[in-house]
Amino acid sequence: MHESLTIGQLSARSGVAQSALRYYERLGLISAERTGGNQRRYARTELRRVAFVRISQQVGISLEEIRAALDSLPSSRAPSPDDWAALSRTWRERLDERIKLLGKLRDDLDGCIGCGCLSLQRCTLYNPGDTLAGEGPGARLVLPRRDGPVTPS
Amino acid sequence: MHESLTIGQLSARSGVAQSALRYYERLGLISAERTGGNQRRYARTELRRVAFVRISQQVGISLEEIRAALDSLPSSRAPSPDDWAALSRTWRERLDERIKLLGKLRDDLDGCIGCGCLSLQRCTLYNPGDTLAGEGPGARLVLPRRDGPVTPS
DNA sequence: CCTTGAGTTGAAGTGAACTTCAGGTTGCAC
DNA sequence: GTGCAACCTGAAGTTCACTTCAACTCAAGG
Repeated sequence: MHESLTIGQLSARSGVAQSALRYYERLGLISAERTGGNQRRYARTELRRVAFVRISQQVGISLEEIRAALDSLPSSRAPSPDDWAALSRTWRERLDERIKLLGKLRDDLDGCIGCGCLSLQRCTLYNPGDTLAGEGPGARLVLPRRDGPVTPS
Repeated sequence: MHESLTIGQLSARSGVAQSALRYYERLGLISAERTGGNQRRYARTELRRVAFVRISQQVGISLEEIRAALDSLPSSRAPSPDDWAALSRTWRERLDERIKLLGKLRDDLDGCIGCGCLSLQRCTLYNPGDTLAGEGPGARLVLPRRDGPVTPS
């Protein structure tokens, strides 16, 4: 019980639904050993991976990008705190960019509230050019969906 | 040519694809008169509505919520700048909240980079409780998708 | 009149991130 | 050894915000 976690335990501890965990596994974000009876047993280090995934999602990173980032972790040795720190640092920039963008939006919105214009031409508000374009459809919200540690059924 | 806009013109001026404009109409976000030959003719005021929609999306509001907001505009008289300003102000709070949340995420991320922990238990980072929970699946990214004034075909 | 570009429709497809479901298997406590 | 919660799988469904498609009509210039 100290060695590894069942999917139910990992779900409870991480607050991520079991179905999501299986989904993450299919995408190669996390992995698990199997028991003789084919049930998943997660190493405790997977908790950290799940945490990283959820945090990254809040930064606005897609699962595919997260997978790529996680792939850059050393696979030979167990990732050290420094490895995680380095990985997290790469999101820092994205987060800053996003915050700056929203700040600009707020300022512009204030300006527009002042004049009530909402003019597409004059406002810097509506300027599709300089956004860090989230490619294609399906880029996701910064906020996590609320699903909690549901153990359905 | 000064009275009303065709869908092509509205698309060009707003930077929103024609298909999206028709979609918005189905959702009740915008509306149009029709010519004898059943073609849409948009009043110039629709430009402002489209602007409001896109700006609101950047704030992270769903189309359904935007529709509800637009429905609160006076339908008898033409919406005044003040009406638009009031409407925009309601998003201000959301935007602030979102910015604050991301700021917190950044600070926490810095803290975690420091210690490399990414601990679900200790970090304030991973705290599903206090988010302004984007209900259900499908809440969307703050960033607009880049589609530009495409006039396909 | 004819062509051509712009417009129309409803239905179906897309992509991300999941969830749900049906039907079956495991693990553990009693 | 039996009962039952917890687990397994693949396939299909869901939501949002669109886009794409096919098949058609309209408007305007030559």
